[in-house]
Amino acid sequence: MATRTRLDHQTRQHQIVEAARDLIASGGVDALTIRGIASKVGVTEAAVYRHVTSKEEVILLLIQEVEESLFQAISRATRSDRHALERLEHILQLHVSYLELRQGVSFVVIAQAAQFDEPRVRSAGRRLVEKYLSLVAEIISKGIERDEIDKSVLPDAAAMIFYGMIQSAVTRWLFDPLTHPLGENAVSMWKLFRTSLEFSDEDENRHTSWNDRN
Amino acid sequence: MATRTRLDHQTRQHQIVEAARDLIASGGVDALTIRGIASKVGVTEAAVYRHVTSKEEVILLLIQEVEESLFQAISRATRSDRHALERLEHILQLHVSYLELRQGVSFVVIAQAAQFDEPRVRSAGRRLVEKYLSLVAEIISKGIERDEIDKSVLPDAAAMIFYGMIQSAVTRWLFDPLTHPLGENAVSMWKLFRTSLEFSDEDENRHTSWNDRN
DNA sequence: GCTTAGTATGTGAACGATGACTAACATGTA
DNA sequence: TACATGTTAGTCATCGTTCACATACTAAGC
Repeated sequence: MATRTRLDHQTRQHQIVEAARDLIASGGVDALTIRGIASKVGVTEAAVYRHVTSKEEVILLLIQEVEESLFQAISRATRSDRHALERLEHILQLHVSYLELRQGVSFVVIAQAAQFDEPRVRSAGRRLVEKYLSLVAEIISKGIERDEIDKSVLPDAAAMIFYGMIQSAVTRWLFDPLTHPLGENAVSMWKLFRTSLEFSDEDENRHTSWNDRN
Repeated sequence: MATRTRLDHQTRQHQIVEAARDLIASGGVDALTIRGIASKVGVTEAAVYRHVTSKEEVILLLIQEVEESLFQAISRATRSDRHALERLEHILQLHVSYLELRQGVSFVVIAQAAQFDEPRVRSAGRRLVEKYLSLVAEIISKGIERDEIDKSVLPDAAAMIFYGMIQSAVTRWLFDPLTHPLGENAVSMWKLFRTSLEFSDEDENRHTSWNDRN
């Protein structure tokens, strides 16, 4: 029936994206080739083009897949009604597990998209990052409303620090996974960073140094 | 005389590395080719190989150049005898200026080195990151000794957050420089992060949440 | 129910472009 | 003479992509 061939097509395309992910995971972005995809899927290069129009589309589909699976992975933490700080901590844990499972492909893909010429690839990567930051910032905003987070905290800035913690942990981890375990570094950063989100007794001596000199 | 040709050689090699940097800045890592370097320097591809043994060496020289120029750029901040928090703030400012001047090439190069097969390129990138983190961590350690920074702060974790702030700011900035100015985002993150380095009146309710659940 | 046309999917063999790199040869300067 | 530096003209591999052709399964007409 028509639906079956349709499903087969979807399946093949998914296999292609999966192969693309594996290639990047094991050999970096340079290893992402149509030839490599074809051989990993077990078909000819020409067959790959039956399910995909170009290499660019593979990259776009990969970014899309990364977006879906990442937000799927951390969704358990966002839905909860718990304290904002615990939700952030939970997101961090889930994100770390996701990165370990997928060998940091999301980081690599985003870094690559940021230097692409092609506008569609660029904006797909940009939207992924912005969506993640919005999610984190939203949790922080809610936390401020509920008096769970200090109200002097700027949600957007805090979200960027949160995302940056993951980036620096992944960078080190990609260079040397054994010496720099993703989870442990993320945990120790979080322990420190959460102190700046918690309430402080004296709130006024905070915005002093940088502004005075500019 | 011999010294002159020697100097010419050094100059050419430097021009090559400079061209490599420009190519990456304007077109990403994919734009780094021997052909591109040759045409930018104004010689033939074969001439490039008179001053460089391989493309790999170009990348190694580029990482080396990034390392030297980056630490040169922030050296003014590290030498000072000022308060540790001011030194960190100063490093951030200088690093941001450096990134803007060089169009984020250092970020791109490090991200690329992290996914390379070649062990020499990998370890060159790794050493650059580790050296930077050590420098920041060292300032924090000294700050703790001088009672300028809360003694419960782990210098290594704090250094990673510091580096992560720059990474997240650069990522956004590469995607859309106009909407996400590097300096402004860095400043607002710093304002927030420095509160977790400063002294807090109550020190004991800090290590509670994460440990309890593992 | 059997033929027949069509569509989805695959293959083999190429295409041109571009990549890194090299050998043979030229030139100026110490 | 010898070396540093450059050019011309290539080699060879690999890239993304396409074309002509094959196969199998589905849907429609008799």
